[in-house]
Amino acid sequence: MKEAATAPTAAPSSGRPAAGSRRAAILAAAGAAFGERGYHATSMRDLAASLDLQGASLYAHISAKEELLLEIVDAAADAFLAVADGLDPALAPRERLRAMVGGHLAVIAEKLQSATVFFDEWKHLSGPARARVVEKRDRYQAALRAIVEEGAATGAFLVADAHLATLLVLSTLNWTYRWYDPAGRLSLGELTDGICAYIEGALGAERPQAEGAGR
Amino acid sequence: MKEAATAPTAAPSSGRPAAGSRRAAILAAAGAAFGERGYHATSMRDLAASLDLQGASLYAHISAKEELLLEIVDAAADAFLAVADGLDPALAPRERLRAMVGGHLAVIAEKLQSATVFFDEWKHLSGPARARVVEKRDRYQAALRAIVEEGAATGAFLVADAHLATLLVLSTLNWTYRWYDPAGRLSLGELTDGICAYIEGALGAERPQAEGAGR
DNA sequence: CCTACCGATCGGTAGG
DNA sequence: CCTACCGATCGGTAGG
Repeated sequence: MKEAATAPTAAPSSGRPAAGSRRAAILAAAGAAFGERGYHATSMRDLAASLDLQGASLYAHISAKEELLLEIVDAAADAFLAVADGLDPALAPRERLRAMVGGHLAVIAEKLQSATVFFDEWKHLSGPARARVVEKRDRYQAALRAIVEEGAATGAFLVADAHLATLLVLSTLNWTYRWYDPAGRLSLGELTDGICAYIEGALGAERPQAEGAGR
Repeated sequence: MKEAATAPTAAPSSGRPAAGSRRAAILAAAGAAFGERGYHATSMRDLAASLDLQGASLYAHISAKEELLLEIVDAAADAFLAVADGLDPALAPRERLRAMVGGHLAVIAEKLQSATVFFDEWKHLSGPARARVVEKRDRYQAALRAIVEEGAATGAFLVADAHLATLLVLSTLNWTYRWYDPAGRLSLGELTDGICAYIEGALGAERPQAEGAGR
């Protein structure tokens, strides 16, 4: 999701930043700090200092530290869910899987810090906030499972246990945030192709050879 | 009756717990607490309370909170390394991979809390302790990579990029601590078989069919 | 292993 | 967005 393009027209030189822009900056700084050092290892004063503010000044824009965590985690959960919800149901399982893998990796690559907070810090959310996030994660998993099961039913995939296969595909995908490096040897596209090939092999999808039947 | 009954009489040395047993109990409680709530979210008083002690009493057995974290993380790292070091170099790549996968999953299953702390809390170690753990993790990765590369060389595996394949196998394995349930539907053995099949497929190992050459 | 206590720091509020 | 400040809690020490 793009930021409201900081228009080169008017406004900026008048000094007054856009309404929510300070808040957005706080969220961005929190995402970076929580992702790198962890939620509880980041104090509100640490966070404020990274924005050249006093600790107490943050509370002009937010109401509590956990509010920051919740917004970061929730936005990441929504980004993943948007991938699942955007799948074309008309596609065959293999192509739908490929779209989901590509979308998943794109979220991790483009929102690496938020994704890290999502995966590692969600457990520090309390009560209802946490439950809501778990529910979104479960919906995402269900979407992947539907693909795996359809592929198993049509013979596109050879899986003995769709539930286990789903967990393993998620495992393959989820851990990538721990080693993905935007400046790495492989581009995101190359990485995505390699991961798709790995997962398709794991699911027993026939290797892309010249098979007679077309689609 | 048992708790405050610190016998006013001279305590019989027969009732005295073994030298390091209190320390071991503290480590076990720390592993559980750090794994469930996280290192920084667990206070020394929380930890002490779970052992029916006062916070300050812990320091009769340890010198600092981080010492607990280091010992837990280091022991888990050593458990993983023991798997890599225990591999029979005479085995073929596929069998060596199978042994490593089985050993990896056994560590996670048998030391689930320690493994969780290892994966999620190691980043809170400072300086040299952290560097030592990273080095062990890298040695483990190198051991897996050697298997993948040998398999690629002999044709046992069909992988285009051994480094990427290594990272993906590790991803598949590492995330399991997030969903492994000792009371789950599948036994550890069934899980291991399923994960081996998944990874072998992913690496393009020929499916176990009746091929001429036997063993 | 306890009581008593330390300085530091935490998240957050009051009031401009 | 600042200064000033709050009560709570932190990791850890002293001394028995």
